[in-house]
Amino acid sequence: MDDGVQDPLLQEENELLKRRLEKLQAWRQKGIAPYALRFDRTDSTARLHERFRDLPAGEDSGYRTSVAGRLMALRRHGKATFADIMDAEGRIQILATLDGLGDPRYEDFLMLDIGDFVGVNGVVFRSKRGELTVRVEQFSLLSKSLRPLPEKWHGLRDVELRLRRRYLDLLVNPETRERMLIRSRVVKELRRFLDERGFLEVETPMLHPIPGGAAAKPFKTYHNALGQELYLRIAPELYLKRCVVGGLEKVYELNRNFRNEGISYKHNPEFTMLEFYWAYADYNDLASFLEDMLSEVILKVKGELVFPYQGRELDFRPPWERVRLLEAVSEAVGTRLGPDTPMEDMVVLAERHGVSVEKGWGKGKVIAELFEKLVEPELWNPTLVMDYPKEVSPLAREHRDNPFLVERFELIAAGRELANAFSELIDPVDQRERFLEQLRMRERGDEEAHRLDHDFLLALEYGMPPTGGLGLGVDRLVMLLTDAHSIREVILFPHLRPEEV
RNA sequence: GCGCCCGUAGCUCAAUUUGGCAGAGCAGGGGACUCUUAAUCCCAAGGUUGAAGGUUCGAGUCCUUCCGGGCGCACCA
Repeated sequence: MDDGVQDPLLQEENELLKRRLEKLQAWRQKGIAPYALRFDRTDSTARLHERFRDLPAGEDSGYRTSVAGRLMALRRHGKATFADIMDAEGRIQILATLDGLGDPRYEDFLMLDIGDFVGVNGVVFRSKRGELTVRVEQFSLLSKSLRPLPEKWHGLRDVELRLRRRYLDLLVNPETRERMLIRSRVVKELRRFLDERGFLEVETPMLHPIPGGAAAKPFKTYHNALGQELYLRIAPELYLKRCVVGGLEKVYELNRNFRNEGISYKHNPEFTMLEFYWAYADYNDLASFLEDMLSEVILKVKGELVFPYQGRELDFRPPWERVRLLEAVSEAVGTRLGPDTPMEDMVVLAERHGVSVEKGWGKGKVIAELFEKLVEPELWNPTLVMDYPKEVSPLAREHRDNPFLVERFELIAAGRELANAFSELIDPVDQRERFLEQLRMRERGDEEAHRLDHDFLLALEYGMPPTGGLGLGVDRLVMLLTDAHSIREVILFPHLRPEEV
């Protein structure tokens, strides 16, 4: 070991690590491979608990099982040792005794550390104290653990450690595991709902030459061979619409979007969106579809539509409340607002409510800002906010009754946006004009204004059927269903700054 | 990006108010113990107090800068 190349693990001072490395060697010296290839299990821990639920205390089942898992606790009593092993579904107690294992093997058993993976064969019984237990007749070390697990009683509390070493968080904090299971079920149920209704899941590019479909700052990257700048997508919208042009009448994509913006309890740089497009439907169809979809998914996942979130009750029972954005904002400011309201009045009103109007903003933008500032945070139970200003919705179709507005709604719950939907703008001439307007906003310095996408316009020019499209923030939905305050709690590996200095 | 708060043993926390020997539980080591389950009992060990600098006879504690995190605001979904 003094020839220059040294195992960095051995360099570490930590006493606990050293001891375990020594044990690793001791296993090898005994001729036991500390990292096994495989193990035949007959049962999971949950299956055993289920099967022997009624076995009385002190009784032997006569059933010989083989289970495997991670050693989570050790209670040594001299010539008998209790231990708990944990698998994906739960834990079970095992009992190793000198009588049962014989002299050298019992000594081996005592060499196990908490954290090691073991496979165990033996008969299932219920202990005098009523704990279902496997009496160890044979065991194998399946994988040696070299580092101590977090504290058995308090678990891992430190938020930074929980996020940086999420595997430990998952191991010792059942709430974390439960959140991730719920997330998985939500995603599965969303897909199932759409699949059952004839929607086709598609995968569109993550690398976009022109980032489009949303107002957001993109991440920039570079393709070496092509010498081309590319952007991580901020939304799949424009590609999904191309699919509809191509005759895929019902499509969806459930995957990541990337936005180069601030990180907060509601924002991660990469987040999961469901977007679907439905030919021949308008935003009214989407609103009832969304009600059906979410109430079914929530019911399947949580078993109820009324549940607590951050100490308050959330009621997702349909029909959800519907308000018109103009009316909600008008009520909030105490003055009837609309396209006829003079801009000067609107500026005064906005400033009075803490919204500073920037150059280039039109009436629609001011109203949208007022909504976000005054109304959105106050909406607790799910509310469909209908009819947004055209100015802030360059991809949505003009409202059938009001040219100042578009046929767009957002679903707001717990004071935040959950979903955004509209009757899609399918008129290529109108779309081109809207893009040009966005371009003028970009030139005035609005970094988040949409960019002109000629290829997308080309697709529209071939003809796109009337279509309704909807985007749903999956992370945010999961936050509500898992009572998570922060988006980081529902993302396995949220973005953190690098640890090393 | 700005403001406030936090960082002590592998983990969970004391000691910071008012500067005066850095302590416990769990985990780990040695010993006792064949139905325990946060096992119990005895013994010993474990620290660059996030990093660097400063004030002071003396700094975990006070000051400055930096790193990381949390919360709030701003931006956004």
